[in-house]
Amino acid sequence: MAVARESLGDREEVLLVGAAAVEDEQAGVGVAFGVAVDVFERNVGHTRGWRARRLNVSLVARGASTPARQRDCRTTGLISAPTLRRRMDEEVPDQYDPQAVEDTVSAYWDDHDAYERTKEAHADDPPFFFVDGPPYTSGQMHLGTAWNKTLKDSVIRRKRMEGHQVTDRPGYDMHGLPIETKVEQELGFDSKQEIEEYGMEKFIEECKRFAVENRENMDEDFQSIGVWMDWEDPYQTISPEYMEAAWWAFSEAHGNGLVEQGKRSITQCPRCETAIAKNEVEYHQVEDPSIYVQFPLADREGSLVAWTTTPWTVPANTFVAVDEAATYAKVRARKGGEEDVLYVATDCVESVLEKGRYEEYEIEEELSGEELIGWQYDHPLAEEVPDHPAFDGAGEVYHADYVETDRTGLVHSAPGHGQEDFERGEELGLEIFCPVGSDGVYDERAGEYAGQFVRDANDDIIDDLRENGYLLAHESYTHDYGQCWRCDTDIIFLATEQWFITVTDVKEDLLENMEESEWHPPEARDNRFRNFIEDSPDWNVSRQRYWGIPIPIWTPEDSTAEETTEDDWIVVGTREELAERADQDVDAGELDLHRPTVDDLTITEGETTYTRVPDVFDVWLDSSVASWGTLDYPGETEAHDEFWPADVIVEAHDQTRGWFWSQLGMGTAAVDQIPYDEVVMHGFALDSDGRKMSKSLGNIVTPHEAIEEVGRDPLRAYLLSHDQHGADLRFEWEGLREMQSTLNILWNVFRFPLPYMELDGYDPGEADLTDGELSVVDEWVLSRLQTVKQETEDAWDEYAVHDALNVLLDFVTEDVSRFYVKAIRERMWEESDSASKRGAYATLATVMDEVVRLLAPYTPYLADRMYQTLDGEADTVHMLEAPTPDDDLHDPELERNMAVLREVEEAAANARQQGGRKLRWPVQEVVIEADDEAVADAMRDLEALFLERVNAQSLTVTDDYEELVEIADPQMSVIGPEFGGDAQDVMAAVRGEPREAVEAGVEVDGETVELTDEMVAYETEPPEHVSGAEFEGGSVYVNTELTEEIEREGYARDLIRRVQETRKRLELDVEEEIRVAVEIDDERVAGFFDDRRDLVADEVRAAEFVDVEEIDEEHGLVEEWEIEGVAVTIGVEPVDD
RNA sequence: GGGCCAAUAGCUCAGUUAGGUUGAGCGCUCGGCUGAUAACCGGGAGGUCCGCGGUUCAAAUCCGCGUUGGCCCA
Repeated sequence: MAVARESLGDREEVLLVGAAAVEDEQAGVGVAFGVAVDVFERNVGHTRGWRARRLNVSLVARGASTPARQRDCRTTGLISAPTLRRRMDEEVPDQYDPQAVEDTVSAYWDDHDAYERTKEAHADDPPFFFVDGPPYTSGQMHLGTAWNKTLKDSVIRRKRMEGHQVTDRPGYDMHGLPIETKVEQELGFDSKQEIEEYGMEKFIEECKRFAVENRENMDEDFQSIGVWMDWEDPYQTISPEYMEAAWWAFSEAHGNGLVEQGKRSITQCPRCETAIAKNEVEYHQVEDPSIYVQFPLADREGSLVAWTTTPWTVPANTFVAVDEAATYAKVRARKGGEEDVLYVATDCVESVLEKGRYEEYEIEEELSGEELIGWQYDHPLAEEVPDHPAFDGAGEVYHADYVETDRTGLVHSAPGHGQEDFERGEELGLEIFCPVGSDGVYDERAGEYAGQFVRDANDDIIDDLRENGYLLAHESYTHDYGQCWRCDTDIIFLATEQWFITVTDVKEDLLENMEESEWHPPEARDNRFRNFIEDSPDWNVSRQRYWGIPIPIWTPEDSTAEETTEDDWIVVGTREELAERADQDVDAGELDLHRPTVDDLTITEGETTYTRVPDVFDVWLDSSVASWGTLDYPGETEAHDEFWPADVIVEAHDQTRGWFWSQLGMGTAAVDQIPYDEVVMHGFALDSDGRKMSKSLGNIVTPHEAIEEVGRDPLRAYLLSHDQHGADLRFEWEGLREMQSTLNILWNVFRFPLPYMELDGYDPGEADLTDGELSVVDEWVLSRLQTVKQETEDAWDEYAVHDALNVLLDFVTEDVSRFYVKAIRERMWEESDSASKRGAYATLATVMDEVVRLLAPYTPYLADRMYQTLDGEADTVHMLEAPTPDDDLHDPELERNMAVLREVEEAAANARQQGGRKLRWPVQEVVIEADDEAVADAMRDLEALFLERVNAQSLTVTDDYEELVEIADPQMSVIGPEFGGDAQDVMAAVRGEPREAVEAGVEVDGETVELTDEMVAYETEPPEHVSGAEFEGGSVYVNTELTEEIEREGYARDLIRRVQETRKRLELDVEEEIRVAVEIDDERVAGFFDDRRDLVADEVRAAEFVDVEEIDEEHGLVEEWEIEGVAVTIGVEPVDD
């Protein structure tokens, strides 16, 4: 035997190298060589000093492959057994250290291609089509996106384990105005003009660079929380294949007659010079003018009064709206010697006249709104705006639903601007007049105001109205007004030429298709989603911008929108089609579909040359085609035919009106189908007060911070333990730490049996429940395991991911750690091989194996770490199948009985505490008074286990505990009047006496007093030395009276405990022998100890007992203790060899 | 301003589908255990079930009106 010693800084390793001859039962005699490595590791600065750990035994005893022979090897004292697979080549530390686990496992996954192996393992399974909702590439992962991707990852992992080939292509949304504005900021641009000057192509290149850089950062972010998706090949909305998917869908929608060009009032950002989506509008308080404008009546005296906060829309005034059902007043009013006749709603008369500072007024007449309809008026800016709407039907009063009788009851309506005005104007067949360009500047038709930015023209318009005598009042008004979310410019409403998918034409189909999807939670579909579909307007898909998918419409050159119809457009569906039809020489495979490349392509058919509409798609259209875009359809058809539609999509509730909607809209328009079968709709991550995380509130918690604090697995488990069906998550640091400590309990359960298994050469990966003896707790925990599997399976079926996790964690902490492990500890300590120990090993190994597999989708690092130590047969736990319930091991009755036992045990502990008897001291008897047979049966069945757990010598189960004593409680309200001056004495004589004594008659002043039933109430109490406690289903009574036998046992146990404590303080090895000195300051107790010396010696590995003086305090320790009030001195020192 | 959702112990959440004495975990506190030990177990305290009104023998639960917060839309 050779010994090598090597110093490694603050670590010192001692290598014991030896060889042992081992008999090979099957192949005759062989020789096994082995290496046992013990590492003595000095933890610098650690109070415990030197500490022995056993490391890396996997090299040991190669050739000694059966447990029996491994045991032989061990007994030679040279080498230990190679039982535990140590693929990760790491010891199992005392404390769960998430960072260490995650680093080890990450490296392991890389080295072993764990992800690829996992996918290969399920390559032939039935398909499961998951579609990733693409995050926008404008920033980094925040807590909400981390939650989203973690949930998706857990679903993907679980579906694989359930036996599916799961698509896992992540996606990114990479086009759109947000990126354009970021790039504009980088380049210091302020308008579209500057972009044109800089060059569209270069600008688009910059946008692409920006998007790709962000994507790469986000790739890393998502991988850093253990998301196993195909990061080598994400779908990107900027790829030609993906853009083609959008073209294809749009052309299908066109084929279905659902594409339309038309004027619509849209929300326009005058700076970005494009329409922006409603959900891109943010609202902030602004101060606007508030003016009351008079519209002079053409055929009668007086004027209509209307209120507006947008004077700049007055040039485009086309009609005035009233509520036909409301009542209006004709008011004659005077101020400064002048007289006006005004029409306003009756309800508004007072306030309007006050605003106009009229001195006096009278109501001359009341009319219904209906009577006003058809009245003509003159435009109040007729001179300033010569081209004002004066066509047939303009300058007239109409009814409109949007009128409310709050300001004046009449509404200035400009269909060229306001959305409601526009819709009503269309209905009325009025021409749409909008003298404003996309940059918010008036054009020639605005007359005097031409060339001014609309909001800047407000003052001039107000002045002109005043001069014309049509300004009744002018104030200011603070209200919420929309701004562009990227550049904060106030939006304006304009009627412009846009392209639409007319989803309103297929509303019924949308609703029907919606019904085909199953939502978690279901209410989200039936309330919020349905409402939105019912109210949704046509989808404006055009944007007058650069960084987007070009709209694939070619229209006849030099013709205006009014001159063409649907039949005159060419809508191109694929790159190939474009290559075929384009006038230019184009290679479909090489073609980048972005602007400006496609802008230059023309199509000539017959005599007509067609040019492309310069717009790009609304970025919401991009992601709406993700379900086939992710499969590269229509370029590739095979995957689409196999997978489509999506089995499930997973997003937060903001996507109800986002991606959940856009996919339904596009799916219905293009193929009349909803692109997904199931939806998991989760919530938002809020701060601990339930407020949204935002820069301005300074309450942002990043996933990175959380990982620094507790690690990735605890963060993931924390996020997934909360309701995943629509509810928001309040982020709490405390809760996060709690999750870490819960996982630490699991870690403790995991590592607890390892040293014993290792000593015994037991391989948990080969656990066999039929080898060894199963006790009732083994059977119970195995049955609980079946229940847990069933419950988690049911939860997963509903995507109740959180329920499955919580059921599992409860099982681990409540059942396995707090009950099962406690119950089997002593079996683990047995030194020799036994059927009972093997049964416990097999049970715990089975439980851990399945727990680890159930947990794998949630905490992938931790699960693989444990798997590799416990089994390690497969490359990774994630390629394995999810465990399923086994009816043979399921025993619901045993579970019920054990639940009773645990209730009773808890009550017994309570009773013990009341009786002042700690668990270490046995009790003579426990009596259970059961309310029903089920409880009694359960306790009789589990008697042995119960006695062991409550440390009792006997158990009695009864339905009536006769030893209870009834104690008298004198009723003074009755005794007082009856006995007068003697009442106090009677009370004293009665109080606390048992019923028999009272009923026999009590003695007061030498006389026997008879008491009636009314005078005394009785309470039952346990007899002396017995304390009771109740549980659901009965009461438990514990007799804590001492006997000599119990005292012997109790003192011995207390001594043992303290010696063990001392051993621990000395940091002695578990197997190290000691000398023990005990001095007891009480003869009787010393006698008890003498009777139990052998027991104590055995339990603490004492080689001999010595006097306290003989303990060498250099190596040993002498301390004073107190046991049940008796002073005891205990000394311990290791036996030197 | 409108639609949808939420509010229960100091904190995180069950319980609301079908009205019948509000529960758990964490934290606090007192105790126990001690070859899982920087772990673990038990007892206890702790509640205006957001507020007001209604239906009902009975409401955390059903209805109405509010308050606060979230998402979406104006």
